[in-house]
Amino acid sequence: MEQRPDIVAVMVGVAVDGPYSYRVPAGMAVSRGSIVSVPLGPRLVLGVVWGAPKDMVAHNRLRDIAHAYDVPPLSEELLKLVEWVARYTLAAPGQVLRAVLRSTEALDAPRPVLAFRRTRTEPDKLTPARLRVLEVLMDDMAWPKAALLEAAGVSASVVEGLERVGAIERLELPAPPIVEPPNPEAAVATLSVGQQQALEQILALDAQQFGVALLDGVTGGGKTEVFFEAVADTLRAGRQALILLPEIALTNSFISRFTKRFGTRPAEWHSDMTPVQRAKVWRGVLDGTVRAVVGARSALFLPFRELGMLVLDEEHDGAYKQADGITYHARDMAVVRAHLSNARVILSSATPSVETRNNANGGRYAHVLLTSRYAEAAMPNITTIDMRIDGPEKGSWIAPLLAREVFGALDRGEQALLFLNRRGYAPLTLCRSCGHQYQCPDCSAWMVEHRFRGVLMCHHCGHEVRTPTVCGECGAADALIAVGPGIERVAEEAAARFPDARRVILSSDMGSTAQLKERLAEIERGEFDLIIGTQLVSKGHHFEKLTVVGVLDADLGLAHGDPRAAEKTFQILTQVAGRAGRASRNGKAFLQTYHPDHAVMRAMVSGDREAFYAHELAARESGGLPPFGRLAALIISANEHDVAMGFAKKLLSAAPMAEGVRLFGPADAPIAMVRGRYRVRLLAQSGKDFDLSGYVRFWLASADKVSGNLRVQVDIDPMSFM
DNA sequence: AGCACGCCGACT
DNA sequence: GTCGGCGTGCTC
Repeated sequence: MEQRPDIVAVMVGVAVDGPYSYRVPAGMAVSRGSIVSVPLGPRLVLGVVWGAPKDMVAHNRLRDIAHAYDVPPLSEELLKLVEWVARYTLAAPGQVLRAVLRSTEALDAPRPVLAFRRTRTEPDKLTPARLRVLEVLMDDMAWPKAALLEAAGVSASVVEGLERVGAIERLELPAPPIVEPPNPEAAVATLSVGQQQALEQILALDAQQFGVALLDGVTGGGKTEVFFEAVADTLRAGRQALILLPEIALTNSFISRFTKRFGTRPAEWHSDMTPVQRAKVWRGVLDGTVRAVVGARSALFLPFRELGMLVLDEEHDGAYKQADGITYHARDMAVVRAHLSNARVILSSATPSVETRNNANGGRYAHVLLTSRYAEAAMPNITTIDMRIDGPEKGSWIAPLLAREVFGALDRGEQALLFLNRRGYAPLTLCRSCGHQYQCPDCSAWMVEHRFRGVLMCHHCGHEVRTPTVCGECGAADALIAVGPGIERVAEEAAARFPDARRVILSSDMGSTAQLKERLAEIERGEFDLIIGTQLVSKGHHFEKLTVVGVLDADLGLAHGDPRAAEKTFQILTQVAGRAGRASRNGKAFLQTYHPDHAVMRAMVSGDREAFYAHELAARESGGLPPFGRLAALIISANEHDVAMGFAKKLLSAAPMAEGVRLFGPADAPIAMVRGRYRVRLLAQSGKDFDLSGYVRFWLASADKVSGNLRVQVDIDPMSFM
């Protein structure tokens, strides 16, 4: 009797609603989690066997699974994570799956290494080159071909000749692992009393259970040593560890610290890697040969099968929010993954996010305070400069008091930093004659002058024009003026005021990653006296001689009507100010502000960060904002403003009624047009215990279908309102 | 995500 | 008259 072929549901790596059904051909064995390739329309796509088919599909439409890869199946927890992220972010599960199945190279058997070994046969003819090869092979070991050629100093033909006469034989060695396993005992750190106490609090979390610790302590206070020991504990327990960094490209020093601690380089995962490196790491993570990964947020979707520890360094950092493709926050998804894996999480920061602080306050996360005897010395003395009274003269951006302090530092042979978080020379160019303002043709944003490169540039779409010499509107010559400062303009003023200082300007658009790394290293070596930089200089670098920091526009982050504006400003000001006064010198930081009475500025000056968190948490609670409520943003975009606005209004009127849900909008987004598309926003706010994702999904399903060039993007937990 | 199908503008 | 633009819809 003929047996009915097995039918399974396969999640394909394509943005479709759910899994499709496929036949399992005779002789093929698959189970939930198996990675397969299936025919979809005219081509083959990667997919994962999801389980039993849910719906009935007409038999004549079913197709066979084309190929089942010979790799371990994805773990149950990873499949659950894909479903969870899809449900939460409103992305198609297949689209989330694509974040897991990033390359096909990783799925084919790793290429064995061709090697050679001596035989007992002696060659009848011995040349000097042949002799060198045989000498290398005297140890009777199998030598990989490349290493053999190198050691003997011969070309491939010599080796091939020896093989032909039977003096050596070829064999295939298994591909070597991408990295050696980290050794938790390689260089166990000697911890300070405070660090030891912090570690003990973290290790009090059950190693086989879900648990989260907030590791809270000043930058440079020794958090890294603590979480390395926690990672070692996880490795000893035979489980894998993942350390996420917000921006891995510039963090050489972290890799070398890991290497020192664990005796070998960690496997890395970030966008700068070659596809082959990526494939090896992916494969190693899946088959368990890779035990620890240091990576960017996308490493969260690596196919760990024994994940026991996730560390998020600088957990408050905005880089953890992904906005292209699927919109997710790596911190929140890390906690979800850890929950599914019964793993521990360490969230590490000197300025924890308000969400995380709230979880720690409520006891859901262990609050591990790392106090050190350096802690007091680590934060500089902070002063505000009231721009309304003591601001700089017209046409200048550095206040007199700040200039005096910079001189002081230079005189003492110390370093000073001028910080402005704005790239380019000037944010606005206008014509004095006719009032014309240079705007991006495709975005509702000003063109930012980059004098160094001689262009006006839109920071939203990258559009560039050569800096004009006559007004494009009225034709007036010598009438264009630059309005407001960017970092290049500050550098110009610094050059005029501090001509004898060795100056360096640092901004993300001022060179390749390698060049920027080199600049940072030069600063660390003390080769510059005056650093003029954007956000780039605020992260993770130790400038020992730096004692004076000037923030030229401390209010910059407060400008937008953004629920996280105060928090983000507090975090960046703390980070930048913290650059001053390491290594027991008396550091000073100056904040140029128009709002010296703002809660953020007051907390900075008093050094009372608890006051800031208390104030911010109270404000969020009274507004029903995260973490006391939920937000979801709907961004409706179209080629014409009226189309986007019209659809948004229809969408709003079609919104289902639900207890406790408040809707706002539609309103033009702060940057109303980007890349020629008009953007209109709707905002949904709900209580904390309400399934806002589910509500928005139901809402969109019951509303009119989007057609034409209309697009609706959903951003759950939006971080900014841009 | 691709890829084909289909309906309107400017070319050999 | 056709080539080709990209909007629309489908893929087990």
